[in-house]
Amino acid sequence: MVQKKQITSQDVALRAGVSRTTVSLVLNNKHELSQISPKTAQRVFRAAQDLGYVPNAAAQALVSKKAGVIGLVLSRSHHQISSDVFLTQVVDALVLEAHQNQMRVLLDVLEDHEDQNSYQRLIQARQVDGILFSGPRTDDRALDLLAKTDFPTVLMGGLPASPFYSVDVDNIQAAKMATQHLISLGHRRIGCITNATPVFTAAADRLRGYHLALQENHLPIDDRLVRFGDFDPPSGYRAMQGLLSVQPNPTAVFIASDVVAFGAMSALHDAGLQIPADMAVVSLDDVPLSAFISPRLSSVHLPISQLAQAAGSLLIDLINGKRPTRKQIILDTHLVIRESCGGGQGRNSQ
Amino acid sequence: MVQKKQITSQDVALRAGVSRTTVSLVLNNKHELSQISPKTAQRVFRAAQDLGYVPNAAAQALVSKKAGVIGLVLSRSHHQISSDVFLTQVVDALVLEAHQNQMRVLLDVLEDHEDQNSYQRLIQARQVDGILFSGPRTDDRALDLLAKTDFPTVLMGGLPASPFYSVDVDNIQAAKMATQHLISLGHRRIGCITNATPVFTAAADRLRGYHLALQENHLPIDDRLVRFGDFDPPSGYRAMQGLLSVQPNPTAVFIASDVVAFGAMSALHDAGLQIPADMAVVSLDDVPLSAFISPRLSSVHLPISQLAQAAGSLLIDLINGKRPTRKQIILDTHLVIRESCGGGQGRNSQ
DNA sequence: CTATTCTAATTACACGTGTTAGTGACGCGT
DNA sequence: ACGCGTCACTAACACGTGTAATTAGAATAG
Repeated sequence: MVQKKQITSQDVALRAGVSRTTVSLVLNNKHELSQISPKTAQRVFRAAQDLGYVPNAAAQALVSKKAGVIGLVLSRSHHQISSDVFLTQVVDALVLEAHQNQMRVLLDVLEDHEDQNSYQRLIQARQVDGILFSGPRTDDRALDLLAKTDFPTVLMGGLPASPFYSVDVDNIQAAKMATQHLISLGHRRIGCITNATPVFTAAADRLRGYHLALQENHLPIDDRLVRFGDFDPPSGYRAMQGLLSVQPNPTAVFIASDVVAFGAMSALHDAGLQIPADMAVVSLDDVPLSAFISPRLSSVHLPISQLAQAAGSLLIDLINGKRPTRKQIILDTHLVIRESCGGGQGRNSQ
Repeated sequence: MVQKKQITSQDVALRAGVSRTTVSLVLNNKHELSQISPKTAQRVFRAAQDLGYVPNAAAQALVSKKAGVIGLVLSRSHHQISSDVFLTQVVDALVLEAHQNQMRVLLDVLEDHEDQNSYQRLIQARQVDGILFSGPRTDDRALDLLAKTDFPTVLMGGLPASPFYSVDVDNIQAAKMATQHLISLGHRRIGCITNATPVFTAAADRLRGYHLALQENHLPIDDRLVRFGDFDPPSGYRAMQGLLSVQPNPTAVFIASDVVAFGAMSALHDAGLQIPADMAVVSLDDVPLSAFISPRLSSVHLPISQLAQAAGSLLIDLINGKRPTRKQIILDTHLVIRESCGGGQGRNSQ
């Protein structure tokens, strides 16, 4: 652990034959506003270059009160996070956005059992300048406290009537669109498997969208045809088994998440049922893999990269003191029709 | 942006009626070694509690020369990262390990085009105490420089003959195991689709394992039966199309990555071929989803969570100044037999 | 009664940076 | 000669914390 001696701005100053202040001014490009001769500036640049000087992050953060770091907080349980197919895209988009503003991304996971002040620590220790909160739960008490401090915060996956800035899709509309597609194909008895328990806003909204589509088409609502998934394929498998135990079977099903749908499709396969002949399936999320399973999954596309990018951009604006008027950003979704609901030529079931 | 006034240790000291030093000693549990009366300690604890005091991270980092942060650096291109199914599990395991040592995780992505000193900045700015490097490439020059500074570094996915600590599986052995399975099922003409170009160590090793298995069984090596994938399903789709253009077709194929295999299986499906009847498929990685597609994918299981946990633990040891004797940790893999290679009862192809 | 040890704190410095206020030096008009 | 402004830079403080060195007081020993 023979750490190389840290190179300070003092070293650079010495080598350039100027004071430390001058070094700071030049390196932060304040030398044009201030009056520093081009010659001196060049000397400083050279010296810094030669010594490979990199300013100490902690010292900078301490004095400037900016950590230069944005926090990505995932509010998820263990099994939930490991089946999150979107994380990579979120991370990718966010890091890109951060880099463009000379910032870094700090990642934190909020387990169920862990105490809630985990991310409050992050904030109060001034370790991050802002927080991007993914997958907030309605029962998160700590968020209420956070709301009062007006710390730069953006939610991905909105919370209803919350005072936060948020970025999301219209989950109700998206679910309605998917269900409507099944109806227009002639299906009358349509099941639903949620992506999670309704504690999660997105899950409740998607279920609501399913209900609305049925109502608008004057179809009866049968609670036995609604099953609750839990983020991962196994939960979808079980939910579909439950659905198949209801007689008569539905002829189609809306599954509120691709990953859950994978499990459900596996259950259909094991039961010897054909998709879409025996059961049409439409889903929501449109994960990259969905185009590569058989049958190819029809799904409502969620623009996850754009969501993450918008969220990151919004958060950085907040950090820089801007106050965008629009508190909520809602991005569009669209249905991607593939094979799992039957041909576009229209199929008259029943 | 009316930021609440930062609560400093001075405030706590004032409220407890002691000096700032005493506060520091008590809160860092040095008050038993030092001589602080239990009464005073209690007063300090109370005061800190009441004020909701959280020490400033930057100040602590500055003086203690420990950032309390470990860096997870992903060396990947854009399209590669967004099809990385393992990231979630790595993140999950790493964050857990970090939390247990009161540390945080900072995430950085190294794009191809970006300049290499991106993570050198991280180090020299003392923003992280150690680095976990995932997916290092043999042509990364910056790593060579890093090797000389003996900065706490751990590689996930080893680099051959590198001076770094590393955590990995035996890719050669794993690929051999998968291929051997096909051979023992009676297959003689076996194709291979790699997970990536051989610039990546893991890809080269897996290809080598495939070759070794053929050699040991005195099977001929046909270069036309080897195709190169590129991390994502589309590349697998194309590779499989290429493979199917070779006459006679192979009766089985070893695909060096599940995600690539998904694309390849889709190509088989589109070509009207049955798995495993017309083509047996075995893969490597055993992503969680593999058990839920049809046919269920037989795959060599990669213990990714354990890898990440071991890597994190090793890195933290390094940060704490320990020098483990064993430079490389190799974890075991095992073949998970499902449906994609045909029944375990043995199938005599040809 | 004084010298020594022990207790329970505190004073003062260091960490590396950004920034405000200030300081000579110099030209220039009157 | 003198005031005035501009130029080019620097001295000094602030940020909030950890810790080595130090002190004041009390207890104990000789």
